[in-house]
Amino acid sequence: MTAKASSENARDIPEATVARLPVYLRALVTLSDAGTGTCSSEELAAAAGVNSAKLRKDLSYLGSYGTRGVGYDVDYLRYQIAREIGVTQDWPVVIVGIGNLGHALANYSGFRSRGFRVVALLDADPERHQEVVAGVDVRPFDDLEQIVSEQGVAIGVIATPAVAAQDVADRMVAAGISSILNFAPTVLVVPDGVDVRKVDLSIELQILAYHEQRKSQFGAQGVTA
Amino acid sequence: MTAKASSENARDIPEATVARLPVYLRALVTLSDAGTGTCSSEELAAAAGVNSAKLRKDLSYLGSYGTRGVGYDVDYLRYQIAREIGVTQDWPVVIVGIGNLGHALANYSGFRSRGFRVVALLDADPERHQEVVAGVDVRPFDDLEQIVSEQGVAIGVIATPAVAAQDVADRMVAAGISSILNFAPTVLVVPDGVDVRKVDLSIELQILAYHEQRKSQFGAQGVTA
DNA sequence: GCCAGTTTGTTCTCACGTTCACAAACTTTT
DNA sequence: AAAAGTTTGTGAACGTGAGAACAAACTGGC
Ligand SMILES: NC(=O)c1ccc[n+]([C@@H]2O[C@H](COP(=O)([O-])OP(=O)(O)OC[C@H]3O[C@@H](n4cnc5c(N)ncnc54)[C@H](O)[C@@H]3O)[C@@H](O)[C@H]2O)c1
Ligand SMILES: NC(=O)c1ccc[n+]([C@@H]2O[C@H](COP(=O)([O-])OP(=O)(O)OC[C@H]3O[C@@H](n4cnc5c(N)ncnc54)[C@H](O)[C@@H]3O)[C@@H](O)[C@H]2O)c1
Repeated sequence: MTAKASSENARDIPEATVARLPVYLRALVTLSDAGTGTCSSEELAAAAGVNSAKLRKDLSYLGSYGTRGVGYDVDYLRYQIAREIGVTQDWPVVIVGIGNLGHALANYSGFRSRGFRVVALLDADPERHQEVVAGVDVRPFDDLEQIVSEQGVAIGVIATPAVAAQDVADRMVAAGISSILNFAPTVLVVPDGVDVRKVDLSIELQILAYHEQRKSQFGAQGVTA
Repeated sequence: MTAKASSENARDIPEATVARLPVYLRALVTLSDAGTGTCSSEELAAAAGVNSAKLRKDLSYLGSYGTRGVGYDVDYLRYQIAREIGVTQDWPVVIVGIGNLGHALANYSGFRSRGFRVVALLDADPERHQEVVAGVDVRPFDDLEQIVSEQGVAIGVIATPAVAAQDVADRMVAAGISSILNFAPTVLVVPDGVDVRKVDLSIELQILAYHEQRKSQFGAQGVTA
């Protein structure tokens, strides 16, 4: 959706593959926790919910980390994917807009275990500044620049109302943030070199509604294919 | 991601287009609220953050709703897209798992204005059953079947921990739900004819991290293309 | 050491999605 | 009424992605 392909990178991985690597990583963590030492592409593909040929092709972009006739070493592959994604160390993250959604995000423990550390919670509303969420103080939005430069933050999350989102994004970019995850239902305009990904619940539901509507047409025939 | 293409439908719209229609709809609502009566494909494309050729091709799958030399009537096109998506009437929705995230979702007002109505909040934990969130009672998970059949619910949202998600999905499907929005970080297995869409925050962040890592390599060159 | 069985890595083909470019269809000006 | 200017809808070219199929590379039994 974002991520302009740069010109001449050593191995550059297709965007569709990049989007699946985290799914494989999650599946490998589950397998590892279950004590599985080795798995075939078929098993891992089933755990990740994809076709095994697609999985093998995806992994081939990273290198040859499997053994023919045997499969993949779970922990070794897990490390290689984590390294490729860049989550062998934690990324500092700031969340802006500590309302309903911001609270849920701040309280989410899955962050930490997957390579991210929430270093700051920012909100424009002074009434929120007394609060501590999941052990982190809610601070004034104006502290953004200081926090970003002091902590070397590259990733920002926007959970403010839609009207504020573009302003927040502009300030983030000016402060040095170059990757943004946007929950506000609005299109963000950012300079080249800055990546934006959006999560829009309403859009997801509307896509489901579209297909649901089609199912109910044509009697009970539905989607059988 | 889901949505197997059925065999022989009158006009069936490419999946990539379906995913963008809600974005166009959102942009049209904004334009309409701002009092704009007519807009060109160029303007609408800018508001939606896409290429204008892509927009025109997407709209052409719905029919010929524009006028050459003039553009599109904002309210007319808005209605046509809403009708195509199926959000001219409200869809009843149940949310299962009223924890951190479930609370945020239940409190989200954007639902209502975009074609959805939260008719029930369900949780397995008896301690939650006294609670009222956004005017809706939190009820026992076992009420699922009754609510689904009484209210004709087709869409369910899963916001439980990952370990419970597959069980919840199975119960939903058995109860008659055929579209699921899953926030739990796990792969759901469902029968044909049931659509699943997933929202995974950690995956989104990991995709950003991958690109971020690449930017910091190669000195200050970065993604300039 | 050889043979049978297993599983990866990769090639090839087809389907899908994006973008360009332009004729067709409209409005406005002269 | 014709010419000039806009803007849509779409055909055609290009690029990316998915999946089948298979040779290459390994293991284990004999
Ligand atoms: N709640 C959900 O489940 C949900 C679902 C989908 C999308 N969203 C979107 O996520 C965003 C947040 O939703 P919410 O329900 O948490 O809203 P909210 O109103 O509860 O919280 C918004 C917070 O942002 C703060 N804020 C406002 N302007 C700001 C600014 N300029 N700088 C910093 N902080 C600012 C407010 O003080 C408030 O605390 C909205 O855009 C909403 O559309 C929410
Ligand atoms: N909080 C976030 O911002 C966030 C972000 C990304 C993903 N998620 C995912 O969303 C899910 C919910 O997260 P959360 O932070 O709200 O968790 P939570 O623990 O706060 O809430 C989970 C709720 O589900 C209920 N529940 C458990 N088992 C159930 C069952 N079988 N049937 C019905 N209800 C059941 C629990 O009683 C609890 O109320 C998790 O899978 C999490 O990984 C959350």
